[in-house]
Amino acid sequence: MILYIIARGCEFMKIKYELIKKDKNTNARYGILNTNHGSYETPIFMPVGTQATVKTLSPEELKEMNSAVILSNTYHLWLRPGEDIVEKAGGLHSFMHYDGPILTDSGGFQVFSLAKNKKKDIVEEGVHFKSHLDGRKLLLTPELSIQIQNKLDSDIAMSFDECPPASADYTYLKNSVERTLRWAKRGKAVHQNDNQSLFGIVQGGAYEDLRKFSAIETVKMNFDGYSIGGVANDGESKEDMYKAIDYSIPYLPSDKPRYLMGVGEPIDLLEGVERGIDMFDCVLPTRLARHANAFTRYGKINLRNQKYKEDFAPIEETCDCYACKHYTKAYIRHLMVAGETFGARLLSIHNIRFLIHMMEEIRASIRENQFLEYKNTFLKNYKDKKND
RNA sequence: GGGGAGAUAGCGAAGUGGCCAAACGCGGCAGACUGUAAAUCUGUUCCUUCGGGUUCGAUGGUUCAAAUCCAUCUCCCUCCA
Repeated sequence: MILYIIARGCEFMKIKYELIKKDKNTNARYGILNTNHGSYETPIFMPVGTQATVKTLSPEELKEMNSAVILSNTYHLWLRPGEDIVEKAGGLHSFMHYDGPILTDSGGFQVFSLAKNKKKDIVEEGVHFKSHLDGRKLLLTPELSIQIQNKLDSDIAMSFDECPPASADYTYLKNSVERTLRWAKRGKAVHQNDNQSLFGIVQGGAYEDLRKFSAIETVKMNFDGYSIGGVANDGESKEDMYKAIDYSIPYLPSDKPRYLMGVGEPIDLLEGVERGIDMFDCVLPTRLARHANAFTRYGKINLRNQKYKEDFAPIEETCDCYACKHYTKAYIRHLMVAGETFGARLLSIHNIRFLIHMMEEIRASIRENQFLEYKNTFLKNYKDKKND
């Protein structure tokens, strides 16, 4: 059963999280996230639309999948088309014709992946790096990131944090965490948009004391929500990801949403929810789609594989998505092999709907104190090499 | 009828005596992908019981050694009549 919450208009200026129910056996929690663009149940999965579009999909299609919040990106929109263009268009919602909530990432992840091998480019002021579009030298600072997000007018903005490499040692991480705290403070100081919420980001790798310190200090700044970052973007192990969550969650207030950044493998969604996460985002469903992979209850499948050549059944008989209602594996395989965009669209629809449907089931299970049963049943069916 | 050019792995195409089981591209097969520099990247692609075996239009020859040189044949393209 899906509980639909009617949007409450514009009475909210910032987002507001209501904790409705906490699971008896785990830290999993069910709540409502009230935004200026509607109210939504959590835990939630947020599809990624980096360049003001969830690749290959229209806003109407996202709605049909019961998608709520989507992500967009400060870095990309800053470089192209430029935040002033988006502002002139009336903000990101108007520009991209999406009337649901939008969260913008700060650009931290992009900038650090561009500056990855040059630590000297990360300075107190911000990060020096080269544009991936034309190579020109740029400087992104905590203030600039927030100012750009103000203009984009997303519902939720993210603080500009440092995404340290997975190989970073304790000393590096300690300095990095402290710098991220200073950056969070600087960004918050220039945040001007009363209709936009601002999240702080907890860092600290897989070190308990660093996560604790980062969480406590970030919470002191009183953000509208808290993210756990640095867990899934540089080859970090799952163990470290789970540790990072476990070490952070105890210090985050229960009346604010908790967002685990960049995580979207079904198994990780379950592990995250169990530990008390409310929000997830990930490029995986759309990227895997473009690479011909589909999520199923039994694990990922690669639709390019020859064995689907004459498979005239849908990806999943039980799936309610547009792709599964109307198309066969053989047809989608043909489209992917032929390089037709429609194949990537159908798989994106399926994969996003798969994760959103999974979150619907997770929410229902939490409400019924059945989360662990749900998780165990799911894992029993879902075969993943990385989980064996 | 006369002149010229050519035949290489599924396809296209390098290679013109040994380092060639044969570059490269395409196609095929598989893998990776977690706050999207990603409709991308990686591996593999004659057979094999992994020792080896059989290949470069066909046959015969030269040589220690031939996809590479010689002879004949077959097929294909092209120009002139």
